[in-house]
Amino acid sequence: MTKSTPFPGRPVRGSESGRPVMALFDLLGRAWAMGIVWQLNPGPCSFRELQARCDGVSPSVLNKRLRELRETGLVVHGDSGFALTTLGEELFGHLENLGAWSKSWSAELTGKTIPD
Amino acid sequence: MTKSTPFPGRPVRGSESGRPVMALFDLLGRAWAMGIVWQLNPGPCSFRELQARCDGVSPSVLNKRLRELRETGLVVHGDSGFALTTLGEELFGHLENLGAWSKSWSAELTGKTIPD
DNA sequence: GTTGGTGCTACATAAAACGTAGCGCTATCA
DNA sequence: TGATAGCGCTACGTTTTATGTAGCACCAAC
Repeated sequence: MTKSTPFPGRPVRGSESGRPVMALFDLLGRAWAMGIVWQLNPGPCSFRELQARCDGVSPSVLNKRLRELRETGLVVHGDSGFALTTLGEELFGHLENLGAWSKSWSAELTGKTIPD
Repeated sequence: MTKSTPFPGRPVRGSESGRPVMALFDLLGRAWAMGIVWQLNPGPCSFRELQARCDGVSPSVLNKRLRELRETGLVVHGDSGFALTTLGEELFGHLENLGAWSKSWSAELTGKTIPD
């Protein structure tokens, strides 16, 4: 386990409590973390394909995020490439809700509908 | 509007699309963003009180996040201090779901129940 | 043995976060 | 009038994180 990977039961970014929700917020509150889960949902893919799905995110960041997501049981690296685990798919469900809500948020903010 | 504030319709961290969900992920994918919304839910409070609720987060980061959250319609600064808007409360609802899920995630990962 | 694909790693630069100190403002009360 | 306390920040030096580009080591196919 990498030292800096947020993990329930461990102190995380500023919060010593180790509360699961704080570990999750720290894990997801990093560049590209939610985006990677989002882009993995259509199906498993290779490192480079995932990089492309994520608008060319740099390999160093992608690699770091993937390691964290694997260490926290959300992503696996199997035969068909990187894929969401069952837990990862559960998380995606919540992100999907956020994605749906973001449309009304956007509409309320800008007064117009912005396409996906 | 601050230049670096993620906003639907604008290019954000790596994604030129401007899709609302990407703006939201960029907004929330920053240190303490979700934690601040979380800690504001119990009720409005002052800057310093919020800083305390957030385990002593540094004022520079807190100020930056609050500006972003205000610019994106999630937080207001009113008579009773900083507070969630209606939109902010909607967002909190989703974070609450994430918070609930984080317990099963944590249990699955560690094999034990970690208290809030 | 060269080509193409895999998952990365190295390195220099830029941006973000951290932690501490303290400023300018207002209200309160002596 | 001056002192105190609380407010929302801002400045600044240090550390951490992210960005962007190059390319390595490995493997399989041809």
